[in-house]
Amino acid sequence: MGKREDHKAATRREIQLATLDLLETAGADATTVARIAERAGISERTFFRYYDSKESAAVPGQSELLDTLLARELVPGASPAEILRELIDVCRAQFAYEVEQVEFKRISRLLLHEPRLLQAVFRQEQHLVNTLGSALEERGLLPGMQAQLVAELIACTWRVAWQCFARQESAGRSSNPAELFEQAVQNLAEITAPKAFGR
Amino acid sequence: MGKREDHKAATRREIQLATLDLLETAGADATTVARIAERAGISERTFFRYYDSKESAAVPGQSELLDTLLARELVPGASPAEILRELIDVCRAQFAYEVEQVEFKRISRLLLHEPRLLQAVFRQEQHLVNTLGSALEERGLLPGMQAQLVAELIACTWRVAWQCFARQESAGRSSNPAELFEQAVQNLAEITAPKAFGR
DNA sequence: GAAAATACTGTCACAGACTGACAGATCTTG
DNA sequence: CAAGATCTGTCAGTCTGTGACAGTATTTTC
Repeated sequence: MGKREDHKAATRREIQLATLDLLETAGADATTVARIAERAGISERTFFRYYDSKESAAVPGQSELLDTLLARELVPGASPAEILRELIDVCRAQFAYEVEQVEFKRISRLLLHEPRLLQAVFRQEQHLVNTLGSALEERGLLPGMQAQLVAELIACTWRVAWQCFARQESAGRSSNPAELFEQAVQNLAEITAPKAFGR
Repeated sequence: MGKREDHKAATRREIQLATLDLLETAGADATTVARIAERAGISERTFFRYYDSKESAAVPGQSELLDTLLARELVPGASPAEILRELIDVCRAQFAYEVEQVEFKRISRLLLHEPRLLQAVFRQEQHLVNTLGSALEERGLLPGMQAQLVAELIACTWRVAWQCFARQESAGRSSNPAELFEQAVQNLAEITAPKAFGR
């Protein structure tokens, strides 16, 4: 409902775009909150009412992924492996979707060269891991450590797939995202295969 | 070579201790660089010649672990699983060692309640993962994605073990660190077991 | 449709994090 | 001990991030 919501969403978007533009054209050092605000047509003070730092204005939230993961109904009796498998399936779909978004490649390119931005992504991931881990535990699906581990493995797989994708993109080779994600999952299963790894 | 090195090491240590003291007694908000510097008997400017932020003055570096991991000789023909296993063994030993250090519990307690400090730890871990991943790839031990994945799994296991340890400590129950780490490794192998997880 | 409650924004003021430049003190080396 | 390298403090400055307040726009209520 309403004019207010629309305006907020528009401002939020303006800020994000202004930030990306500046990062690309002027570089990370020259991208100050003052210049972002100016370009977005708002005051510096208002910027901080939308984002708590310029880094978080540049990187996308992972709230969609998190919501999708939390929405997945899981049967109480399932083994950790089964739960991980289900959740990985959710990620696979989401990854293929997000990778096609307009801003995705722009942001990826920036992230590869700006450690400070990467930090903001990790902050998002930390939140996702914590929330998901706690949810798995509180719903009685998994005991503490396993819940934590499953959540970490989700984030881990996502990160590896993303990083490979971003690197290949920046090297010119464009690759099939779904296939890449699948490969990450396969490797994960192989590397930790009990016959060679466990005891 | 002598006096200068000693003095630097001493100052570095003083800063770290001053930071921990302040964090514990005054809380994170009241812990400013100015107060740390004052307590350590140095100028504010000098603080930044030792640490690049107050967060990194509080959290320990992971350079020891990284060095140990990099020093491990690995046979070129080994499978990813074997390599992971070898490196995990290194971690197991290091974990049992570090957990006994004097500052470890103090820092752990702080980390559980101060997200900003936790961020500094992740920065360290990111560095470890990157360096280790690159090393594994450059030495021709593993192809890119697998190298990355192995490095991530190392960090992931470490993090989970540490977090469980810290939580149990803060809840009063003191637990055997080696056993806890072992349990994390076991769970990792189990959760990703191909029979239930792979296809 | 006006008035009251609510939400958004800009201006101002400020504390804290960090950095470059320079000068003086301290250590190392031949 | 003298020359050179290294460390430190002072100063001055930019940038981030936040609280307080007043004015404006929107929604709600009657």
